[in-house]
This record gives sequence, structure tokens and C-alpha cells, in this order.
Amino acid sequence: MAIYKGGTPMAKKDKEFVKEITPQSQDYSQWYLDVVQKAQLMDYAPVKGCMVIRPYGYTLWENMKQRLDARIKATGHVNAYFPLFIPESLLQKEAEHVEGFAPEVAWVTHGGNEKLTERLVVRPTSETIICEMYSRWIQSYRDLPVLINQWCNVVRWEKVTRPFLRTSEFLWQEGHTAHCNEEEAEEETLKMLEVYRDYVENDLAVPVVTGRKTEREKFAGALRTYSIEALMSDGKALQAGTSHNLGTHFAEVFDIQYLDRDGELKYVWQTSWGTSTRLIGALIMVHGDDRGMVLPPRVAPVQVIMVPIAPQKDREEVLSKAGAILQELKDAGIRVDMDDRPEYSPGWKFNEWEMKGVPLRLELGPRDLKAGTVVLARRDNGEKEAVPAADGLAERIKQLLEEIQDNMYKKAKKFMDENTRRTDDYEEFKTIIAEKRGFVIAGWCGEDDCEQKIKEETKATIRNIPFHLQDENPGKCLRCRNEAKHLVYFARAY
RNA sequence: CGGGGUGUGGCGCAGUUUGGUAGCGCACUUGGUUUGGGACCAAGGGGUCGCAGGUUCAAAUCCUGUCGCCCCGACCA
Repeated sequence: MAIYKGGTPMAKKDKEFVKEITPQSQDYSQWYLDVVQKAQLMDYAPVKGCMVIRPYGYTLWENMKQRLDARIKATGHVNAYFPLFIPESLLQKEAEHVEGFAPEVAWVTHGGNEKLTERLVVRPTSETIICEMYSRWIQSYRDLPVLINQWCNVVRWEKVTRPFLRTSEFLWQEGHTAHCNEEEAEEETLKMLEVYRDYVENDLAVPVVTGRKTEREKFAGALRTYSIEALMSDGKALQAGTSHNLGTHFAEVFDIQYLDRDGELKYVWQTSWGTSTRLIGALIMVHGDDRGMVLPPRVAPVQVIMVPIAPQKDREEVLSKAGAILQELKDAGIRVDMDDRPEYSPGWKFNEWEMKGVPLRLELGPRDLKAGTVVLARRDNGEKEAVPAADGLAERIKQLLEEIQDNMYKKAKKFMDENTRRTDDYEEFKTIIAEKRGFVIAGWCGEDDCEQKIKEETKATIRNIPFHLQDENPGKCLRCRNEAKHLVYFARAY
């Protein structure tokens, strides 16, 4: 097994090949936009803020969805579908909730040519319509818990949009559960946060910080909100998933009551939790590089791309061998594809598939035919090796895909750790946020005022109050110097 | 919603200052030669210059309005 290209394969001279993508160092934002379009994840639609998720991007989403859906089902939830339209009166019921969403809802006012007697909102989230139904379905403690999830689209009329990170319409899953008491609801809320953490870290190879949101940042209408927060490679944070304990707020206004064992009528405790296509943005910005995307094998639409090198005189022989390997890998359950288009050169294909983030490339040419090998090239670190094209190739590839998945997580975790700093000095804090970015752990008094001022003065927000530091002495508040209540994660965020 | 930028074949741009027959590179089509990190030659096709008004003999170019996209800020998955 010979390694004929390792170390730092992305040599300087190679960079100029990727002429379609703006380098991260030059303009990170433009890099991101170049990647999502050139890799054919999406294209802009004729409606402002809306995008088409193209087949490559949609397959990625399908893979992500499939793995999360399995986890949601494994924890006892079932899928259902609620309507896209919500009567205005339903949205109006929960005061905080309306206030939070009213500025960004899209209204339906006409059916055909006739004006509707009651306007409809296009769901920005489904709490209200689901609560309306739960109030009909729940009568007894025997009806609880209700554990329902739905995969759907939602619409929020955003002023500033960016592909995947913030679009007017996006795809997501939203779980909505009802429980008999606070304890169960809280357990559910935290359980689903943990499902998200496990999913995002293991399947997407994106490390996250779990914790509770502050009052200011919590979901409109929730009692408590928890989140997983990820760090992008430009040092800005991205909320990757949220889980809310809704308390009895919605139950009270939607009259969701059940008769308990003790004969008393009680309000249910509810939760809701969601992750969206925004996770695709996280995937790109956590793992991507100047050559394009780098996708974790577990969700990559194509795990292995075969590039046969087939000059005229060896063409038949190469393609026949390649075809056999393709079938062998498919049979082994690997998502493999072969790019045997004769009109493109191998080098062109290498760059193209690297841009699309395919984790592993398999090259097969006349030289390999003679040596009885294939060349495997890793996207995550650029290493190339020749391995025997014999039995066991599929196993070797599966093992490599696992290694890549693992390495990608470790690399991202290392980056996050190296860019998580701790300080109790506000001036130092400002410098870090302005120059290095990343996460900053600091004490916070718990006052909204301090949180607000820090945001105004530094653009950094409290991402969450992390679980893993809750037993440590928080010291003084970063800004007001009073006793801190918590250690919190600050960052500039998307 | 404020400040800035931008809109010309699919993509990237020139042309706008000083109005006068719309151009370049890439991509695309056809034929041929090629194939281990974005191959080459030849011949082709494709644009009412974002949109709507106006000025003018004449508008990509000047004027007014409007829309989209991008960046920076205030609000959000």
C-alpha cells in the first residue's frame, strides 16, 4: 500500500484551479454563496428570499432527514401532517407568540377572486394549529403523552435572506408534544435536545454546545428554550437546533385540559423542538474549504465517486473493470457513482467532485490495471493511497469512510476548542470578539440590561448558558462586575 | 427598514464619462485529436443591455420611477 501523495496536498499552485470559488480569506460571505451555487445545492428562485433546492442539495437533505427521522421515531414519536394555512384568530391567541411572529408572517387574503372572511397566515411555525387540534384530542391522562413530529415547509417573511441560513421559505421538522406535568415536559425537552446533539455531532460531524437560552433569546411563547450552538469556520456562531418547554402557556389559551387520575381538570405541559435546512449551511461553513464543500460520509449524497482514467487504447478494459467495482461497491451498500463522461478530463472531474464535497474518490486507470490496484483520494485531508483492487475493497472503503467521518468531527472539534476563549475582562472580551471572534465564555449577572448593552457594544450575543459549566463558580459579570449567575457562551452569530 | 454596491448571451466581465450597427473570456453545439489535477484545433448557435416611462433623428449610454441580488447595520431557524 503506497502513499504517493500525502502531507499537504492542497499545494499553493493547486489553488488556482478552483477559479470558480472566491477564497475564504478574501471574502467569506462570497465564498459561501459561490459554494452553494457552484456545487448545485440551490439556485435563486424568482420570488425574493426563496430558493430552489436542487437535486444534489435535496438528496443531502433527504439523507439528513432520514437519519434524524430515525432518531425521532426511536424516541417514541410519530409523524403527522398539519395544514399550511392557519386562521388569523388562532395565531392571535397566545400574546407573546403573535408578537414574536406577526412581523414576519405571510397572509392569504383571497380565495380565487373572493375576499376571505378571515385572513389566513401561512404557517411560520405550527404551535397554534397543532394546539387547536390537541384541545380536541386530549381529554384524559390516558391520552398523554402526545408525541408528534412533522416534516414540512414554513414561511417567514425575512428582510435579509441568505441561502439555507435564512430564507423566506424553509424546510424543517417540528416536534410538538403534550405531557401531564412539568417534570415530563422538561424531560422531553432535554431528551430532544440530546437527540439533536447526538445527531448533529455524529451524523453531521459538527460539534455543538448545549445549553439554555436567555429570556431575551428564547422562543416567542416558551417557558424555557434550549439550543445547540455550532461554530462556523469564520468564527461566527450558528444556532443549529432548539428545544422548547412551552409550559402551560398554549394549553391555557387553547384550552387543552385533561382529567387526571385524581379527578381534577388540568392543563397539559407542552414542548416543541425543531431543526431546519439551516443545518446544510452549518455543514458547509464548518467543513468547507477553498476548494468547496466537504461532506461527512454519513449524509453525503455520493460517498464515493469513481473516476476512470480511460485513454482510447485502454478504454474498454478500464471501463469493464470499473463497472465491476462499481457494482461490487453498490452491493456493499455504499453510495457510489461513476463519472465516465468522456468529454471531461480526469483533472476536471477531480476538481468538480471535490467542489461538491464527495468524501472519497476512486481512480482507476491503466497503471492500476497493471498493478492490480485502485487509487483512493480523501477529500477531508487530501491523502491519496493505492490499494489492492481485490476482495475486501468495499470493506476498506467503508472503514475509510468511517475514518473520514471521525476525522472531520475531530478537526471541527479542535477548531471549536481552539476558538473558545475565556475571560472576565470586558476590554479583552471586546478585542477577542472584534479580532478573533469565536466563542467567549464569561460570567453574566443574569440581567437583561447587561445582555443588551453587551450586544450593542460588541455585536456579540449570549448563545446559551451551557450545561457543562453550570457547576463552576461563575465569578463576576463581564460588564457590570456584580456577582455572576452563570457562565455563558458569547459570540457573534448568524 | 436605513447606508453602500450592482444589474449587458448560461457564468464572469468590457462598453456608459463624451448617445451613433452590442463585444471579450468561459460555458454550449458539431467534427476531429485527446485522458493519472480544470486538454487542443476548426467551424457554429445564442443577448428587445433588470423592468416601465421620458428626452432625442438616434439610448446599454442621459433623466425619472420601479424591481432583484450582494455587502454593512436594526429584527429572526
